[in-house]
Amino acid sequence: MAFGKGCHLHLIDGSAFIFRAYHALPPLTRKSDGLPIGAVAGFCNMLQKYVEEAGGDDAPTHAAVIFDYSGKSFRNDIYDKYKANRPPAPEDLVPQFPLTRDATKAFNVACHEVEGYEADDIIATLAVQARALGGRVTIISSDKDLMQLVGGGVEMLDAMKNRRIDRDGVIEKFGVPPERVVDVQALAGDSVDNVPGAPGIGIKTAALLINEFGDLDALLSRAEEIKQPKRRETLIDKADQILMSRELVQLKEDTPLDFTIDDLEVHDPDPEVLLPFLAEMEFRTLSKRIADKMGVDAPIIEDTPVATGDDAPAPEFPPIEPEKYERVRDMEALNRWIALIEKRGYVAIDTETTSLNEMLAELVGISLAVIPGEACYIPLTHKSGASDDLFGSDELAEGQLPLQQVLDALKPILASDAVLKIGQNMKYDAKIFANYGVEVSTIDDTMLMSYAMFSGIHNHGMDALSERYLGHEPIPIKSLLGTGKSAITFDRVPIDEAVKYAAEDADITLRLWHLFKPRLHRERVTTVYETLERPLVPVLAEMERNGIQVDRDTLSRMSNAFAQKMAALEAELHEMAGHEFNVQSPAQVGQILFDEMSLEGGKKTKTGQWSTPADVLEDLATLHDFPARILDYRQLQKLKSTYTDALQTHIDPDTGRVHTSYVQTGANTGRLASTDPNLQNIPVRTEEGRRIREAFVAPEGKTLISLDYSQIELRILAHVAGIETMKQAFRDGLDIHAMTASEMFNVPLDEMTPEVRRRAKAINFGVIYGISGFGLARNLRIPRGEAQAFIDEYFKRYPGIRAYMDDTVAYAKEHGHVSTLFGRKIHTPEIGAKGPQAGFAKRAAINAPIQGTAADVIRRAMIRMPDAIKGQPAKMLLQVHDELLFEVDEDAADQLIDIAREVMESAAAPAVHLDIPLIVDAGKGANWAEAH
DNA sequence: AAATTCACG
DNA sequence: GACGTACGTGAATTTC
Repeated sequence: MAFGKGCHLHLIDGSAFIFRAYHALPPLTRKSDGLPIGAVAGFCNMLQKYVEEAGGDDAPTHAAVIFDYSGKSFRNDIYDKYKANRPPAPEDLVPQFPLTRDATKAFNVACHEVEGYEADDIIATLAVQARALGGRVTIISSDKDLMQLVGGGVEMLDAMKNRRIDRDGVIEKFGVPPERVVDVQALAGDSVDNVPGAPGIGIKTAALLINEFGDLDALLSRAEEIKQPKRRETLIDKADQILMSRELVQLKEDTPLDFTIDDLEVHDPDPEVLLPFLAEMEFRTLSKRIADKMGVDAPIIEDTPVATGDDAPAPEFPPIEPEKYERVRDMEALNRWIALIEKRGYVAIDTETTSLNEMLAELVGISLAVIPGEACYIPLTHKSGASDDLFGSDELAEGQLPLQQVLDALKPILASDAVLKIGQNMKYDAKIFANYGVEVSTIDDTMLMSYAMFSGIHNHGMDALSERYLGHEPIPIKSLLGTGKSAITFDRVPIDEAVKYAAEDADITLRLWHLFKPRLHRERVTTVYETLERPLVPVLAEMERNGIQVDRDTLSRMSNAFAQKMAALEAELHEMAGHEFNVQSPAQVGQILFDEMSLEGGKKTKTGQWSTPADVLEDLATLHDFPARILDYRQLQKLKSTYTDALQTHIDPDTGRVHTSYVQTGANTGRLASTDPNLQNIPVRTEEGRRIREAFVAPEGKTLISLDYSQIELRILAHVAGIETMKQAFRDGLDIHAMTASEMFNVPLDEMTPEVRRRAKAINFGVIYGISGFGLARNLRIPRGEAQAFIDEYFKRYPGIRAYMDDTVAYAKEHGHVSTLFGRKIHTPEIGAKGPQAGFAKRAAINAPIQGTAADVIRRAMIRMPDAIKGQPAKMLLQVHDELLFEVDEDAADQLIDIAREVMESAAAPAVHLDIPLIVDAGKGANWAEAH
């Protein structure tokens, strides 16, 4: 088919794909010979995903992957330093460049490069040709240099963010339409590509000038008219340099091509070509997935034994075939399964229920798997009648074993230490069984294995793990339950459908376990999994089931009081504005502040709205009452909606208590997350907010105990960075912030002022986060230079800190991860990124070992706690990162404090010896406000 | 569903 | 003088 009207050309920026793939994946090597293939693997995955998703209405009729020609381009003739400061490609990436070309051809996608030109020039030439022929073009890239091509049927697609960039998108980025982009780039230059541009002029200023004068030529010829003397001089003096820069950024639209657009027509991949290539690369998962999609047999990839010998071969699994799973209808079948499980000693298990909230959930069915490909589902309480019948019958469907009979039969297995129960998020299933009085002992959890091995690389949900490691997309739960208001509960799902879905989950979990279990050792995280993850599951399950008593009346009274104050404030604010408006809308508040009242200092968000966060309003509050009242209103609104109102809805009707849910894989660093509701962010910093904690109470005769680690992160920093003065201060029990202030500002401790101490405290905290002059300046509201001077002084006083930071970043770059003192690995795939992400990645890498070590410490304390307080009339209720909250009989409170404090303070030992003491502060009271 | 804001350590 | 910044979370609300 000749390219023309109605055709759609996709142009993929090959280099972008390669680099993205290289940085996204760990440095994989081909097993048989050690050839680095991580980038090729990622490239193939992205290409496969692209081929899959490119279908539908918007499917391309023509497509090509365009590569840069390695070596110099015509731009080096214009300017010899063009791209001269680019570092060479990483050593292990170089051999992968030709392989990515091979991969593209193997997928039967056109693949082109032209000597002496860059990929962008070829893309530009093809885009212009395609546009002239009346077709549409999508450029798959996020490179801003390509934005000059947008418009007239040409769009860009940022595949990472899945965002289309059209003419408006370009204007948002450059402040000018696509046809003026080169003018702006010529002025602004590009430090990455070494395009000089006009010194002192960035994109913002450039756009301003171009918009004022129309285009670059007009600007240069009328440069005399520019008011700012510096700018005027630059533009006059550097005119030649600017024109040359334009030549550098202007893409060639007449690149000589030895092919035509018609040659780029889309073809399906040929399995005879693609699969052998994937086999040669030894991509097991991918070739399997693609073979499945194509309906052919996956190639057999021989396992090559590796010299080290600890690299167990990946197990071979039969295909996943949901229609083959068994439905258990009678005791004979169930007993057969039980016998098989006892013989094997392990079983993958999954429960289906009526709710994600374990406290309310009722058991609907249980699935089991012992051998990959063989799984069963035991339906228990499915209702009869069609699932689409709104008034579906409440009678039980036929052919189900009685719930209690099944539980009784499974109980010995579930409670037996001799049978390992394997689950994905077993805490959920264990809590469900606990609701029926059935204890689940000895578990393994594939979600936690993934977390221990891959934290920071990807998420750990079953669907994602299945796709990634088994190349299989599980049946979506939504396909059974639907979404939104019309969603049904699992007991209304027809049993035949439920069998496929539920048994598949158990089968997948079992397969993941077979893959992950041996790999834990290879990834050197067996100890992390065994000591910090697995034993925490029953502890968290118990805490969640304990819940904490919350007094509804207290919350309700507070809500009413807040509502009254808010109504009064709202009227006052409308009065001040001179008209009614939605006080809760940042957009409208911003408009009033910065447009109507013309206050200074406003910034826009990336969507072009005025930004009105609290720190901005706080600055404005010194000038005007309006922002001050907005702040008041917002605080009340937050307290009411998120806390006093919402918490009431979370009080369990049966227990009268609030049961949060902890997500063990919630934070990459090892911290927990708390959801539904989040009880880790109950207000405490303001007096008004802190009163909400008065609603968290101990029942009659009991008292709440709060124990929290004092300065744990700073102590860990002092330890890992080896700051002797700081460590000594902690040993001596000094005020650490005052001590820092004294060292830095040469003020004796007895002359310390609160202000000086406050600054030192901000720096101490800042260091933990990977401090910057900008961040500290904003926090302390001091000039940036002053903040930078403080930081410089700090580093001078504590050179170990700078060394720690540099070493940590270097380690992350070399290994792709950082570690806590207890061996937890936090992967840092973005550490090699360019641009602003680089800063984020570095700070995250600096912070992760500190935050993560503190998280590991409290986990160890929590894991030991149940044994330590056994026999005490006490329950552990909540964890808030460095705090544990208990409920205990009043007369046993002091004893509990002694026991729990000892466990917490000694939690690092014996695995790690810290050079500083861990100190725990304790409090008790009738409610959380008093105890804290 | 994304963006904005704000609660906590 | 251009760029973008403290680290880690979850939830409610508005806006698209």
